[in-house]
Amino acid sequence: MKRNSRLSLALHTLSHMAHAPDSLRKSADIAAHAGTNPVVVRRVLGNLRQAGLLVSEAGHSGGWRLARPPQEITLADVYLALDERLAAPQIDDTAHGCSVEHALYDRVSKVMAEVEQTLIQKLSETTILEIRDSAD
Amino acid sequence: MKRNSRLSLALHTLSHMAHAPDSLRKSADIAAHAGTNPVVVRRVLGNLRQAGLLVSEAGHSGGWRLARPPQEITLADVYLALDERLAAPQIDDTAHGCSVEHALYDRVSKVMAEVEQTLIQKLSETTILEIRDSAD
DNA sequence: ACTCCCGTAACTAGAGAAGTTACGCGATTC
DNA sequence: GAATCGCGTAACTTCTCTAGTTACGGGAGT
Repeated sequence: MKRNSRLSLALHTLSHMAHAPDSLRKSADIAAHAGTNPVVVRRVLGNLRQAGLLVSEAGHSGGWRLARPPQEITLADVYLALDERLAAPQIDDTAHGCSVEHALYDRVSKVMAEVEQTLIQKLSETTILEIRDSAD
Repeated sequence: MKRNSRLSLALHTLSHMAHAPDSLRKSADIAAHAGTNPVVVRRVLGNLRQAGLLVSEAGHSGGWRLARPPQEITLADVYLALDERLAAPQIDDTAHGCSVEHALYDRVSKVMAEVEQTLIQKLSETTILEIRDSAD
């Protein structure tokens, strides 16, 4: 039970899918490999589906599949799909009109926004295909 | 009860101290201003003391004071003093010898380390004196 | 001596995330 | 067309982390 395991799970799963982009995978199998629960997998992969990275098929012999070629999916796509902003603005609700608080918030928010952009930029330089290849 | 309020508290308090670097402040007063508890204040400021940013004096009429001039204390100093690495390596203990897991970890760790350095660099460009001045 | 404030330990409380159970829906399979 | 199987989701539980709280010892002024 660890924080940010959602991103780990998502990246891990997609990187594996890059091996055989056309095969369907069941949430139960993915969960077993990742050491977690099928419902957790469906929750996380559901976000990736909304972002257009994955498609899921219902019914007998359903499952998950990449929505586009693995060389067109970057780590940044996955990060953004999960909507976990690393550089949250750290807003303080106890800002009782304190001018120092506002000055700090302005400055730190600006720095965080820049850092967030740096992170996304760096993550966008690697595709899940490259992760797959470097693992072989 | 919010995550990372420690950094907010630390920055807020030090920025206020930049107004009058020589006056002693009691943890109870600081806590009242920040809307928290004296013990919490002592815990957080204790980290800053260990990092050499603050000194505390015990006994009657004791309290807290900046250890050096406010123009020599940057936001990065405060961030580092609290030892809250924003870009934690996201290690996954369920790495059961999966090569994809390792490849991912290597790549993401590298990116995170670079982002962490970017953050520290940007934070080091602002001193608490500048925060104080921009608040006036 | 008395008082005040820091330093710390120990405990409580609450939020947040993952894990779990349960069930409906749709599609495939027979 | 009935059974099966997998996704989609809701509701609940469990675990962990952090802040908040209480309590008390020790040192430094008054």
